[in-house]
Amino acid sequence: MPEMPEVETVRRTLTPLISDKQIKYMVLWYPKIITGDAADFRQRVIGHRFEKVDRYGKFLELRLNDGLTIVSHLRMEGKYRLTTPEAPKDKHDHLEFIFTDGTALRYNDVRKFGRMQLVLTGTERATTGIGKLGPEPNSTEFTWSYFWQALQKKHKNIKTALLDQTLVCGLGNIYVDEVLWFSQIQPLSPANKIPVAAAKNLYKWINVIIARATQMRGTTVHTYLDASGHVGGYQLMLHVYGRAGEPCDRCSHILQKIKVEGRGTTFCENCQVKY
DNA sequence: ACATCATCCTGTATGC
DNA sequence: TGCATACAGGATGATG
Repeated sequence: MPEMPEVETVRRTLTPLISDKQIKYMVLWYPKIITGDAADFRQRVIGHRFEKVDRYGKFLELRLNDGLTIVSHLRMEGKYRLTTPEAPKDKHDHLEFIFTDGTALRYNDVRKFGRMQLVLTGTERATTGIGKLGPEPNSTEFTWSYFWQALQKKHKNIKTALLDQTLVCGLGNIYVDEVLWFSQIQPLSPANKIPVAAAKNLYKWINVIIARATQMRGTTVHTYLDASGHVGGYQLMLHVYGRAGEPCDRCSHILQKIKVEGRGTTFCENCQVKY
């Protein structure tokens, strides 16, 4: 499932594949991928050129000329790949931009959870889910004092709080479990009960793990591939996610798996402290 | 204003 | 073996 390191890797690999390419036509096999009027989306993007790709949190912003932006969220399994219009359609190909140079960009999504929305560049925060996002890890807005004060307002457990994209954005189920393991904080600890020293540690690991995973081009646990078709590398460095029943890398206690508000959560009950 | 919950999907894994 | 059910999960809109 793409989280911020994976989406950033997609951004980097997608950019050279589509930059300066002009959309000649668009094929939409599964219209529900589009938020809003799908026919209007298609009519408005034809003739435009991709300029670059930006990202905020887990949202991609595909910039077209003349002030248009396609905001794209991959959710669980969305993928882009460059192909040709003649290539046979995969069962899960849902949309295709056909370029004037004879290539085509396809969007493939097994679970059909991903969404695309066409907006005027600069209005993303007012018109899409980007508007609700908190600061990104490693950004100038994500300061220690912001994080500490935000934690004091959260009465729910820290696992749920970190998945809530309004506190800090970009972390999903994998990285939240990893960050909590490094921080030695038990996932059910109430966010506002975490002592200042432990919270400071947590703040550090959020930044470090997201940076490390980005450097490793993300994590491939099920089906994630970047836009050039490559797997990530961070799955080799996972300590808890997907490792329930195995011994903890720090204390050898067998890792536990529980459900926290519907999300599978793996942790070490021995060395992660419940506050 | 806040928190919680169902919903969207389909492939894979498990149970009987 | 085959069928049914559970599970995976991010964001969103509905409900409390």
